[in-house]
Amino acid sequence: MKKREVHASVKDERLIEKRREQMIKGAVTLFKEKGFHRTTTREIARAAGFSIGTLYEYIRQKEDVLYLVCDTIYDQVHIRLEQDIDTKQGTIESLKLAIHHYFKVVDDMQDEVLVMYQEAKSLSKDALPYVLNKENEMAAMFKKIIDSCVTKGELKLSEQEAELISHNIIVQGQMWAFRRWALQKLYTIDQYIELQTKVILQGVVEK
Amino acid sequence: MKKREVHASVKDERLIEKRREQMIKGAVTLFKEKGFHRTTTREIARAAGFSIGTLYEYIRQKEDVLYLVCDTIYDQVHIRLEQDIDTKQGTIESLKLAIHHYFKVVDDMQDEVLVMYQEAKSLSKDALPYVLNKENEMAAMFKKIIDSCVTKGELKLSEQEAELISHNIIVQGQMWAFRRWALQKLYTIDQYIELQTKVILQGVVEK
Amino acid sequence: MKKREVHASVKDERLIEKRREQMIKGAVTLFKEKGFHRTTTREIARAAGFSIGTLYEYIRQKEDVLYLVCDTIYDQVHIRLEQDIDTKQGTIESLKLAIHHYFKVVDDMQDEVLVMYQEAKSLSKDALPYVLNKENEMAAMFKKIIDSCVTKGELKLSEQEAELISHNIIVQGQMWAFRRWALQKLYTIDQYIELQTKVILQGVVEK
Amino acid sequence: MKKREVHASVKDERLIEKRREQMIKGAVTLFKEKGFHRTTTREIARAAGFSIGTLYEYIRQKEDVLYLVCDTIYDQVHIRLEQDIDTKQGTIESLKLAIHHYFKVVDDMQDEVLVMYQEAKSLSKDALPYVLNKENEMAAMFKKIIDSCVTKGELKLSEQEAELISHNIIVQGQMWAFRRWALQKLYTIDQYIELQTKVILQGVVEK
DNA sequence: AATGAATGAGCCTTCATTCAT
DNA sequence: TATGAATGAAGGCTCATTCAT
Repeated sequence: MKKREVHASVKDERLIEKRREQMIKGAVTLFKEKGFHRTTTREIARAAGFSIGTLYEYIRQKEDVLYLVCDTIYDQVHIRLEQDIDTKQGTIESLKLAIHHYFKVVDDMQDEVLVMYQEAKSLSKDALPYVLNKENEMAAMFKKIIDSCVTKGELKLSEQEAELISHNIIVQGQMWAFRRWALQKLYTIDQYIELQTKVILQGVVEK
Repeated sequence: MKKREVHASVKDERLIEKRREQMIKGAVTLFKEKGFHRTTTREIARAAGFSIGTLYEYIRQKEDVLYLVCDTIYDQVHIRLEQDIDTKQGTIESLKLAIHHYFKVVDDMQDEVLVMYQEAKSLSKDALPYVLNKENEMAAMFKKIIDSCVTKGELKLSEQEAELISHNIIVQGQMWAFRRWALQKLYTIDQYIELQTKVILQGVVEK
Repeated sequence: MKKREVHASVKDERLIEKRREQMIKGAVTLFKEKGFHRTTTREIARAAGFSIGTLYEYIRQKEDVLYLVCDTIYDQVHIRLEQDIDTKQGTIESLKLAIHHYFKVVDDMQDEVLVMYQEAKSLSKDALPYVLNKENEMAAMFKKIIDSCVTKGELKLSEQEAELISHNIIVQGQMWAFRRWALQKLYTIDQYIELQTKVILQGVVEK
Repeated sequence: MKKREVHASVKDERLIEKRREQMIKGAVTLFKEKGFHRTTTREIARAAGFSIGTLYEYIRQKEDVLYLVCDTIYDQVHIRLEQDIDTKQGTIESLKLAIHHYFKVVDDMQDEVLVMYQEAKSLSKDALPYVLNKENEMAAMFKKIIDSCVTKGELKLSEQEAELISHNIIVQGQMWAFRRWALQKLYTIDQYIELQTKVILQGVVEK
């Protein structure tokens, strides 16, 4: 799926990147605090360190900020996972590692994950599919790892089960952020990872 | 936790109940369609079948509608579960049945669950804890069932694991609603229930 | 000037009088506290001890309440002055006594005077002249007393001066209410009466 | 007493001054015609020559307009008096002149004085003391003049009498505006000044 | 006569967006 | 490129008034 372009009046690509970075950073903080709808464009501009006029040189509408935020967060998660995860190895150990890495990324980017989680639905009918696609890609990544394990005979799972477990892993990661009010009272991130990993793999691992 | 009272100017309790029902029904449809923030109070009134003035005879602020919606949805889920679920039996079968019932309720009330899921965060600092508490209660319900199973020796789980699995069950039910765009293409609700049940219980059941 | 009629749906004249009395009493308190515009009809009804529906059985519009309040206050002041004041005696002593009585009435009815003073301007173009006329009548009363004194040779004043002093007396009475924040810190009502009387009469009294 | 700041979103101080001037001018006309409460913010904006959005760039709430109006009127009266009045000379002539100037200012600014007189009470508990203080300052000005005369032996008055007469002068000036419906039929401003001056000073001037 | 639920015009205020400088 | 003053549509909410019971 092609990246949605967000229109900018300014030509200098370097500048665009820089300004958008400022913008997104400020926006994440604000969205986390008050949500997308309760945040004003002026606040975003101020948090980004420039004027409302300048903000609109780099976006067309307020919603573009939300899109950029969501897009960036996914990209960051993706990048961090791609660096560390080997989808083709096909060992239980590599799956465990992947889960571990993913959960750690969620923990590191809690605010961002939460924002994306809670605000993505405010995206227009136009931008939403693009973001949902990213979600799918992430599940697909775990699906690939699991498939490798199944192929290698390390796991015994039907196609449908494999698919389901991929989604479960993604959601159980996000859970750490969006149910923090309950979970983070009960476990440290490491305990959470250990327990979830155990629960996920118990019974499906070929002895 | 005591129920938060939403102020009404009208005195007739019967009427209040009736009007609020209309209100909530209309609001759920609208919130699902456009979210809480994009829905106007006028739209809520119209959808409920009365004027804006009348709406405000039954609430104090727009947020009250959201609170009533969330509160009602939880109550409905609760009521339906309480009817069908036996928390003290302590058999694997009763746990399976509980999961089955809960997932079915989520399936029946998809729109409501989705709305609550996506909009609850817009509740004020005042009302949010009350709603989160309801979430906790639901997890606690499954925790109780699992504990019964552990006591009876049907399941082999540490305290922490039992807690985690309760949360997983709750979230995996909600997933059916909030990841419908992915899951409902892959499975029917019955398949989903069967697979999740298998995945949840695999390995933890004492043979 | 003929009394403006305020329409009532109810026929029983006794009841009308009783209900309006309740209404006015409540309204004065409220108007004093928050002014006419910030007071709602519901509040007036509640303060009067009946429902909003009943209120509208005895008036046609909110403004009628204000009119009734103003009208009543003037009537009360008038009645109290008429009892005690002799306009034809023509002695300095009787003028002093009249001033004394008037100022005492203002002191007794401070809240009412204040309300009338501050809110009368909110009367419609229709009702205002009627109230202004009452003001004029009060000034005319003092004018008559002063004229008697002039005729008897007790005071030495031109027509224009007599007229002016009448108005001054009226306003200096009202001052006690509407500048209470300053005057009532400086004087007791008796001191105020004594001083104003002295200041008013000094130099105009024929030795 | 420090000047209450009215918040403006616009930064250019010059512009603020200009816009507020427009705003106040329009508001005075409207308030005089229909009172503060019956005037809408849209009307104020239109009368000022800009949009409702712009109006709110220069104030925070409707009440701010009223405050600015009152504040400005007092300032204008003050400025005009300070130019022309000498509080330390201590002659009867200087007192007469001061009265003359003050009454003339009231005559010139009738609409403004009336508005302030009738609407000031609608100010919030927060702003009211500030305005009352201005009233006090004006009375204090006349008090100073009178004290100078007493010191020089031109007037024979007790402290309390001096205080009272100051207040009388202030109110008798305002009377010209708020009892215009009666007084301006009877006298020209010059007659009014002459007569009031005579009445005020008669008997208190040391022969 | 009394009640109070229903109505909707209209108010104050916010805020995304534009555009002249 | 950057700024920020100007705009006005639109939203939340109030409250005088009506009318069926």
